[in-house]
Amino acid sequence: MGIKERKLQEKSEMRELIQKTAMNLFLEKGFENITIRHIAEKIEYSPATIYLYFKNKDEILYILRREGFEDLYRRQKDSLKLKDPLKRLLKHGEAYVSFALENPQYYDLMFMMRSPSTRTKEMNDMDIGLQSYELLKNNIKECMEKGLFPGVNIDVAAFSLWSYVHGIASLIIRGRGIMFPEEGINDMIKGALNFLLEVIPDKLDSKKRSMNLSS
Amino acid sequence: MGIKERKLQEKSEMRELIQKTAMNLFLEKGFENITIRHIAEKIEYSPATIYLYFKNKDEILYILRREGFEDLYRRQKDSLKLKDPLKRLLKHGEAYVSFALENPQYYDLMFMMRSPSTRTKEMNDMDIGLQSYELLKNNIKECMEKGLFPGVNIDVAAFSLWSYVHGIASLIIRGRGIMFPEEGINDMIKGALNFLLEVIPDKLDSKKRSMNLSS
DNA sequence: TATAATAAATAAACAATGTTAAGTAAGTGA
DNA sequence: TCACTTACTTAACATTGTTTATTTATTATA
Repeated sequence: MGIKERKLQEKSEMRELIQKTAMNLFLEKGFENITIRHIAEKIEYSPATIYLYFKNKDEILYILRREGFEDLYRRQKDSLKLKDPLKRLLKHGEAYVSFALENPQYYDLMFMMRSPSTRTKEMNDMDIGLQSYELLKNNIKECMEKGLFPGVNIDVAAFSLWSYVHGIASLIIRGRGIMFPEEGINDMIKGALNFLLEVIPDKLDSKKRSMNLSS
Repeated sequence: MGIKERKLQEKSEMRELIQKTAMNLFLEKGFENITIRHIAEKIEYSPATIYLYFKNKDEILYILRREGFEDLYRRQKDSLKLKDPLKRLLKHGEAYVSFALENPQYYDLMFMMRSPSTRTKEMNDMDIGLQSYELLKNNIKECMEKGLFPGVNIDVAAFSLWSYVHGIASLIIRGRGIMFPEEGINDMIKGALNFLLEVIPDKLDSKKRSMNLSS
């Protein structure tokens, strides 16, 4: 039965088309300005058609969010290449922030937007976000094994560091970076990431201060 | 002409009634679930009446946001009572986070929500948010005068610390605190605020580690 | 006090939104 | 050819923010 398969293929192609079109429109005009009718118009189908492929608007958001989580995870895995745990941790943070700033709409969707009502979907989100979190925890653990963050609970450390990079990213995405006229945004970010580093006690070697943060 | 004044009084009373009712509904059901018609129904006027007192829905949000900024500033000024600059800075952060967590809807409105289209209003926001930011900068400056944060640009330091507390607050408000089963949220927050402290090099006295963070 | 002018409130409509139910057209299997 | 399933659309629904025209109440003037 090759027909059944072709039908399935077409079905998933259509889903992808809708998804991709939706994201392009979102990136272009921002989420709240895009309606089901806009998407429908763009792909030249009727609005109702979209509901044959997605339960509702939230499901489209959910799919895109998942995509974002996957992309973020991919980037963060790059940090694993570095052997020095502190450098790796820094790279991890850099990857996080640069993902956020290069894909502000995705980041918004993933971490800033109030999630829509549905609860079952939420849970899945958590699961996929969790692998990024585990990566972070592993990085931290290795730092601890080298004597960094003495006496700190690992979950506290993870949450703290996550808070830090999330704070940087989300403030800038919401335009709060304007508060600083003197410095460019990029310098501010580099400075902020370095700030924590500057402030970390000299438990390891002391090359830190000269470490370069360019992504 | 006592009548003119009474009219004005009535007008502003009505504005306040709408404002207060709106906020109560928001606190109760969340922003996105409250409509102009809901507010109108609650105060037993027609929806159109609200437009005699507010330009549009965004203006109501704007007023509430301003209220929030004022409240936050008030709380943060409390930190000025402390003489030790590091303790004061910590208190400042505590005030910020506890404001956020005790008034998550306000905090959302002020720092997390994507701002509505209007631009002129935005600017005013900035002005009022700016005084909180200046307070932070002053605290940091005094810390620096005592040798803390050596070699760090003051704006970078301010942005970094702000990012940190904002990250903590906004992650928790968006329910990302669930990631940690072992610890209670409150312990996590205290831990996070302490984290930075633990990590700050011993440039000042060394009472830090035993410092209590209870608000 | 009667009437004109002003202010306050409303009813009714508008266009846009997400979503659904009923209907149509096309493709698939016998 | 004829039933049946699939893909799609049309048209409607209720709800949203907002505006226009109209009515009701209040104040000022004669």
